[in-house]
Amino acid sequence: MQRHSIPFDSFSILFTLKSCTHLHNLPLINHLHAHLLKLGFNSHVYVATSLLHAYVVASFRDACDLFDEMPGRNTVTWNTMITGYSKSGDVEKAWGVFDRMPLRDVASWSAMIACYVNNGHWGNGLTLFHEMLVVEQLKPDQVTLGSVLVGCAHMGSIGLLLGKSIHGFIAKNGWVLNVELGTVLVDMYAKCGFLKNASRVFDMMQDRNVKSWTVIICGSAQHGYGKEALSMFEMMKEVGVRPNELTFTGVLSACAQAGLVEDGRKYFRMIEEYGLAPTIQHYGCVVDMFGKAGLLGEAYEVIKTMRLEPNVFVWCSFLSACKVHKKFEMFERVVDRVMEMVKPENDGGVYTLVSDLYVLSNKWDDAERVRKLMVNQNVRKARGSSFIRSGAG
DNA sequence: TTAGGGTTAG
Repeated sequence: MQRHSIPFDSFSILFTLKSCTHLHNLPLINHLHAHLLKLGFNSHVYVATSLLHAYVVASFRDACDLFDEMPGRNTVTWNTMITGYSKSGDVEKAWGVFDRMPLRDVASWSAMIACYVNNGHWGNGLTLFHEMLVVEQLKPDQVTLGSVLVGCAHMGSIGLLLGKSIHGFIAKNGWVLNVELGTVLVDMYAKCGFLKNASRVFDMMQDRNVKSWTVIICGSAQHGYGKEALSMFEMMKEVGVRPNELTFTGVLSACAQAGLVEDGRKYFRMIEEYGLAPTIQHYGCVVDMFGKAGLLGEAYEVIKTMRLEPNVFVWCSFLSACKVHKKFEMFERVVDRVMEMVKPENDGGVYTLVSDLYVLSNKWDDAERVRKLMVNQNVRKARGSSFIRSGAG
């Protein structure tokens, strides 16, 4: 790619642009944009692409307008737009950009793979990676492999197989396990159930940030190592890493899993001590923790007083606890409210739970009524999927 | 060697 020197006078503007990009400071970007126009540097592709990137982060609609008006574009410009569409969740438009750009480099492929993976199209991401290697014969770098590993983490045994070979490739080539690559590798092993490998990689990492600690805490909690998850959390604080909302989700699910109610209370209070607001996931974990421990009264108190509207997951935790601990009075106290909020598309097993609870409390008519609702819903779902299969009529 | 592509959620 031909390199052009940057107009000297635009250096300070570019520097300011870079520092305000991550602040999402749109008024300042607009101001710098006007300044660049006045100086006539907007036609310089390097400068214009820097501006485009700032808009992609702060306001994607403005980025699209700028992209349409740009007199010159290069591979970096096109790659920036792939990321823009990716972040706004528009996979098709991102593909459109990838498909029609004149030249693609490793970053273009990485951006498109990341777009698939970060929007839940994991299989497409892995297929594109395969095409990049086999058809294009391109050598991936750390960024590419990072995105591929995110896809692997969600693809079960196939993902694990590819993930392991990527790990082997990284080791064989003597690549440094930087914080991003290390984190996704730990997460991949943890999600695929290989917690020992996850811990081994985590121990090898030279730099760890809050995301690295969070994946190992969540992984430990998920696989039944609640106490270990909590000691990891304490270690994380000791080395001066600040937890975020997701870290607390891992910590609270560890408490729920291991039945550590007193720790759970303490860590729930700690969320606000760190200047964070409890999320619906935090409330869900606490309800689950009290429910599993048989403290249904406390679980109900949390639901009654929580600052957010309880969702279907929160209610499912509560109903499961009612079922396990045979607290049918509690169940009857809440059931009408639960049934009111359940919509067919977010049932999440609520109907089954409610029907079971009616059977267990000898309310056969009610159980039958809910069972009918469930059957009707399944019929609707089946009709919906056959409609899609038949090509929408 | 400058502007772009990467990490955590029940």
